[in-house]
Amino acid sequence: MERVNFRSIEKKWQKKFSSSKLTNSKGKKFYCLEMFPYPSGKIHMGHVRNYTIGDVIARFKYLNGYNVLHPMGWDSFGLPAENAARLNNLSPIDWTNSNIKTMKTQLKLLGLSIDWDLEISTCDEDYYKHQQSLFIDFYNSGLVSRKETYVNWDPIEKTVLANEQVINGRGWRSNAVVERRKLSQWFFNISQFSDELLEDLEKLDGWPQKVKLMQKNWIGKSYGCELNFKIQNSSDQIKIFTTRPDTIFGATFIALSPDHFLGHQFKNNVEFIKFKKECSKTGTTEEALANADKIGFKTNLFAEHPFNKEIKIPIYFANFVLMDYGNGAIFGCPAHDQRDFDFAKKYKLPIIKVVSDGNKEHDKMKLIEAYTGVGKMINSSFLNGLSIEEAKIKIIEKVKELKIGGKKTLFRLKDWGISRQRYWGCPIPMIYLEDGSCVPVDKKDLPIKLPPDINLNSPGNPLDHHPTWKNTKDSKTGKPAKRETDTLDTFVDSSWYFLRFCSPKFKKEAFDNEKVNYWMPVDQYIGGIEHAILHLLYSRFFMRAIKVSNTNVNCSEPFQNLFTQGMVCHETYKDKNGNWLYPNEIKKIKSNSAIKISDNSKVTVGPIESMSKSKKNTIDPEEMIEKYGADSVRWFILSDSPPEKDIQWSDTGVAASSKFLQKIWNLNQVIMSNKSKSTNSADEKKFVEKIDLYILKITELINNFQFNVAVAQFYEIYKFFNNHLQKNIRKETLISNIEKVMRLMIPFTPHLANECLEVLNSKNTDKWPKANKELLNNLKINIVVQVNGKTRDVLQMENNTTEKEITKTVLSNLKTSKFLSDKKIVKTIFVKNRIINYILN
RNA sequence: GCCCUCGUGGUGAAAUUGGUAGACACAAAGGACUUAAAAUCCUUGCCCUUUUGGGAGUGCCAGUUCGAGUCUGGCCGAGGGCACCA
Repeated sequence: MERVNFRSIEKKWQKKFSSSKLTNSKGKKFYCLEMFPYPSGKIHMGHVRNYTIGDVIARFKYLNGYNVLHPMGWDSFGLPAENAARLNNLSPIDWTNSNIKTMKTQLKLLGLSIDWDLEISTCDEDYYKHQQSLFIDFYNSGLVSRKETYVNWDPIEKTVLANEQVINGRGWRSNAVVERRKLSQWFFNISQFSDELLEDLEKLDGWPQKVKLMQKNWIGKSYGCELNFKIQNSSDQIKIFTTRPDTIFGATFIALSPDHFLGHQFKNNVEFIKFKKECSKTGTTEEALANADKIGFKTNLFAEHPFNKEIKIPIYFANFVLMDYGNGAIFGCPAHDQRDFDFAKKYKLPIIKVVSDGNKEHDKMKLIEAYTGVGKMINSSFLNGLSIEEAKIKIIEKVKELKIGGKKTLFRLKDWGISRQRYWGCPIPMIYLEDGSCVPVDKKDLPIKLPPDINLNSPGNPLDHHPTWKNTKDSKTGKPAKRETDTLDTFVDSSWYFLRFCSPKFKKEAFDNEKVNYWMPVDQYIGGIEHAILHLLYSRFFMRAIKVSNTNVNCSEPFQNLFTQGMVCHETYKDKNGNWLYPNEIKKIKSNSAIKISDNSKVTVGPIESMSKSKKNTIDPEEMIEKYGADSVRWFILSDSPPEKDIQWSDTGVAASSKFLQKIWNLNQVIMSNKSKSTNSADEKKFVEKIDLYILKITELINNFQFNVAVAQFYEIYKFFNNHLQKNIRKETLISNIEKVMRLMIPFTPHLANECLEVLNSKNTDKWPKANKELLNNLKINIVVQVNGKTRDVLQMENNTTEKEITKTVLSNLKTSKFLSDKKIVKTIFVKNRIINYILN
């Protein structure tokens, strides 16, 4: 039999795919989008998985009559281009574009149904011009602000570092100790939408619960009480926020953030300056903060207890109080908050219990840690005896009466800092005038282009160092002005690309409203879980921000359905010197031992981890496609593991996939060369019914993203066909049914399926097969027969067989009757078309 | 520390959503074909029984139910998110 040459049929079909679109002009729209890649150089298995899943959905929807939008583009601004440029003495744009070229060719090898006419790249002027325009719209709508904020400052590179660039408190490249430094930065006022972003999560039925929960926690809404403490012998007040106002009588100190305005009073105090310096040494990373020791600075100030003027509360500055949450001030109740407890221990402050767990003995004992559980109030004046919840309500009432505060809702979500001191990003379209004011660039002057001649080798902000770039003129007055030299965070680029895809060539504006209103929201978005919070939240913000200035846009949630796929993993290998080895440098001996090919030395087989360049446990998709064909790679990556879970790459697995696809090809050949047989209509009817069942099942499985189970159905179908080749089934019937099966395979293995369909002379290569549902109503049904809950037999019965008839059969059947004879049936449980259960004593 | 998710053969997993546990695949062992190998195909997979068959069994312990992988409570373990957020 002729073996199929996957490589040659794939080439043939890829040519056709590249010019065909998934357009059904009469169909309902379906926007299928996968997270677009960063053009890092070559595609990796993670891309293969992401885009294969997307392709299955896009093709499946198209075959079912939908009008499908399936675009692809490049998230092409970002730091790696600058680093690569610096290392290889290239320009970032050349490096980026050459990577795009390579990766595009590679993606095409996968046989994806992408409409490349819609391709966009965020580093193109055609793209970032519109981004600058959107920025100006946001600015004019009051959604942009300029604020001072703390950043990770690398004193050698003279630049701001992202949190992930700070390793153990040091700059990742310079190795300098990173400082906390205050810098004026641009912000998108995402916190204006905190409540909306939180509440609308509930409408997102098509999102994984996990992602919604992560966003919810990130937004972090909390209810509490704001209240003012009067400072003794001063007109100043301290406004604090607390979620535990009930513990007010346990307050033994007040702690202020080192950046609190009261600090001005101590600006000449040597000890305070020293303390502040100590605090600024800790970076801004979560890790650094969490591991930091609690330190404080005791002032000579005291606050009055709001409910008992006799009580004087000492005021401290403390490093664990954050300036950008609440008001940068807290009252410390050491007995019922662990941080306050730690602080009180260190500075020997009193610890007063105000919540009792109900055990009188405990009330007298010294605490060894803060008690944060439930209980009744004690030592709390008018609150005594109340529960925590009752006490909270009462205190808030009192605070309102005294006009010193009230109920308050707070969000953890902070505004989105978008300034980056980088070259390879979208320039922020703002200019500084001679009078010191800052205004947006006139829209007709857009795009503000990046200068091609840039020196990336000196530290600091490259655009700022450019000899001429920042010099410009105010278009209104003609007076000289200076450009903003910061560029935008690359998360901005990916916060609206899905809108651009609706009209990627539209010149006038960022997008054509009509097109956006037709295609948006994205019906299925597919990508990695690592973007669960930031990218998705920012995109949700963008959609809302756009609606503020563009009232013609209807959509406010960009992604109707979200699917987050798992990672691709592989074993790791180390040689005898502890160096990582690539899988193709080793030879497996057994499942847990291997040798290095070059010198036969022993290799340590390590744990299975997600593929990463640093651990060298990567498999090159192009090599795999070369060896096994794209369909085999696609087939393998969809088999075995559910798509939301991590998958383990295995050589034997992909080889087996390839063999199976070869068998499918062979099956088609055998059927075509089959000799027609006389029919047995009963056999044939059963055969067709079974195929119809498979059509229904596979359809449902794809709708549920259970691709691994769908793949298993095809293995069964293959066996099923093989078993029926020798039976009395006409050749036409075999052909018409294998044709249906090949149509079912199009989304999974588009090249092979189309090739087979061509051989079968199919006229329906753009339609999903239909199952005859009426036939299925007459199918025989498996009835499980149980005695005392134990399965004793499975009967094949007609649809809707009655309990009486089944019992008759059961009693006449030796296999089951032996369990029932001479015994009294106490009770019978009967579920139609499912089960019958006889209960004996 | 707080929050969430998940524990099923040697492995990846499936299970009509409370109704035949282990579909399908990988790996392993045995066999068929072959002079041989490769390729291909078949069988097996816990315990008792020669077979027919019977029994146990979805991390552990209890509960609800005619019936629990699935529901409830507790424990143990793994993974993830957040984290001086007051």
